[in-house]
Amino acid sequence: MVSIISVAKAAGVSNKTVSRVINGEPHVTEETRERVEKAIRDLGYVPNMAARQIRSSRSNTFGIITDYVSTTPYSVDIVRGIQDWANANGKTILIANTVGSSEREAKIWKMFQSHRIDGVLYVTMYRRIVDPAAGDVSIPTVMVNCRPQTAEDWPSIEPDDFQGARDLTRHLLERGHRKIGYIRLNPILLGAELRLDAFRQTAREFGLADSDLSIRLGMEGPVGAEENYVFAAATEILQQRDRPTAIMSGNDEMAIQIYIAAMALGFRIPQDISIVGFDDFRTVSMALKPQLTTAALPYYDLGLQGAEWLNRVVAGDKIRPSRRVLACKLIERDSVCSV
Amino acid sequence: MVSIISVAKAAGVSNKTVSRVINGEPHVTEETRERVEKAIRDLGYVPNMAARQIRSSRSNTFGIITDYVSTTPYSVDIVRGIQDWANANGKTILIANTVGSSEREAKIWKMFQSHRIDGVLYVTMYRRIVDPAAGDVSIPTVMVNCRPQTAEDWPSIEPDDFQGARDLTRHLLERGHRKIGYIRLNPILLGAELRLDAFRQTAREFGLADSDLSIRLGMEGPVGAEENYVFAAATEILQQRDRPTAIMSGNDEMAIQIYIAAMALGFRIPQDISIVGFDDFRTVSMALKPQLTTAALPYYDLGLQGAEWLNRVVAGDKIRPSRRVLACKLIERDSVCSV
DNA sequence: CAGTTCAATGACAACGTCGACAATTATTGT
DNA sequence: ACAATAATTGTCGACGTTGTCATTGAACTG
Repeated sequence: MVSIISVAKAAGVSNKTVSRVINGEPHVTEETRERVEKAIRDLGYVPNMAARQIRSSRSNTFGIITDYVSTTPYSVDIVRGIQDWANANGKTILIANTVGSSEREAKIWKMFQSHRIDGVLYVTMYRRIVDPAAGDVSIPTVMVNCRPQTAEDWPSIEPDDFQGARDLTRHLLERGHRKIGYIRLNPILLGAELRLDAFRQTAREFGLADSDLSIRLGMEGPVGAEENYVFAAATEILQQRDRPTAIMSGNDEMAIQIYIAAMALGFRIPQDISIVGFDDFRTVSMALKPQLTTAALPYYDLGLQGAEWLNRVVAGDKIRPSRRVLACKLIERDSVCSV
Repeated sequence: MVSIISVAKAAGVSNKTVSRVINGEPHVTEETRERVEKAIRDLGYVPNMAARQIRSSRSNTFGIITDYVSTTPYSVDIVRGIQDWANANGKTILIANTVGSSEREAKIWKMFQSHRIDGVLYVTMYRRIVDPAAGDVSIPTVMVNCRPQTAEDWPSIEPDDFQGARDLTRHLLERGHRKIGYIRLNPILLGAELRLDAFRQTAREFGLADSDLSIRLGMEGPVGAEENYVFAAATEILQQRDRPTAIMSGNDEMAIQIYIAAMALGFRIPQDISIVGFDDFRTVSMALKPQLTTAALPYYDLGLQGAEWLNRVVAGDKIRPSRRVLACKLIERDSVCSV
């Protein structure tokens, strides 16, 4: 393999001078620099990261540890955000999935250590309170889309489910809806409670009574093997005598079944029934007809800002661990109309 | 950082002996081995991959280079398959996305080289004929979900779109459907033509005339900004006097709109109209009601086998570049009935 | 013009690991 | 008991880089 030494020989300079050129250090004549650069090009030399790392004991690598994220369609955008940041800042990214196994997680931390990772982004697919097995290790860590048991442990960055659900609810209320159905997310997901709370609270603020709200459970059970009641729940809600004029869905995916339930009963969307989702999982929200009004989870920015934050922590910025929250933007499409 | 030397000191042996223990080499007394292992545990020593790599000039790392894969919900399973294989075989994975930019792609190859990657898995999101800018580099490469311009360049592994579409068509024909609609995938995708050809050919084999087939374009235009005609096409097909009893969808996502179009016209699925998808994109195929019968793209296995194959190439197995094809399994759910 | 400063370059060591080989000790055969 | 053999352990150098310090020579100061 062509090394810095071969380049030095070819350019007739010392290896240190080549090193200076590569790293853009000063104290190199323009003429020497050009000679070296030519040699680099001619030989196709590319610096060896491993050697660099060993010398500087900095790997310039971040690790992403996830439960299912990169294996799941939903939140790949988090990973994309991280990758984009890393790419723009000359960092390398190592990704590994625990698949929920803590044995596997321990192995991953070992692997990260053996690569002398500078920092870790701990990402979960479903927003949750987690307790990374990182205990025994002290690699700087930022939690993305989840939150540590005790707020002091690590910095965390999450979507603002509450605000998203509030905005969505307001959106409906401001358009005159006074009877609203709500089909709940699987309660084991942290976002589920937040979204429901926001819905309830906002409805109350607008003077709605509890009896104006038809709240039903849409799913429950362990992730990946949940019971699905969405279709039945939507059908039931829509058949009530004094039926709601709008239904909020726990997420976009569940909205598919609400659409189908509504249509099976002969309702037109949105004329007869308005529907809103959550997540802006575009494969669904844009494939539905009419396209779904929803709140966009800021996944990409979660990743981007998480990486940036981690970088600051790694660089030694003494930021005390804190929770940061990113807004969910309301995406107005065609599934809501005024009454 | 704790190195092999600190361990050696702690255990009262030479660093070479520690190295032997770490790598499970013979010629170490059981007693010494234990002493060393204790020291390793006490000090929390983890071998330094970078050092290992410069010593052995083998990085044990594979690179994944993709267009949009890891940024897109569809084919993350490919990545998961690769990761699982890598994990089981002690390899490290580096992922990078070109996002379609060839400038970016060039940078990625450089990055891979600087990490002294052993081999590259070239993965595309949409099956296509590609021509990696790898030309100037000679890193062993296996193409996954795509195919090189000239078959001799690199080995490739792809899903068998033709077989999948054939099986799906047969499934309908065997259930007595004699008038079938087909809503086409965006023609810029390689799979589009294969699937359509299989549909046409199989229908002909069963004695159907061209007039029994209602073939419509569902989407066209550049990926990410395509025109969507699915709903209109489905509506039109279903309003024909002698309408089809079944519709094949270019993929699962498009099937959403077919469902909605059918329901809007008052058809029940599958009693009045059978529908099949393609891909088995479970977020959609299982969320639909009734659940969608479809053909599963073997993404996970594509990744797994691609990685395994690459490993053999890297190890020096003189396999001449060839195309390998993996079957798409028919997934029978509830959206089809006999007529 | 002597003395000082500074830019350009190089020599060398060290990072952590492991392969080649040497040295030491234990075991075996006669 | 003594050489021959085998098992165990150690020494040293090299991988590719860059940090530290040294050297050279030219430009500047007064």
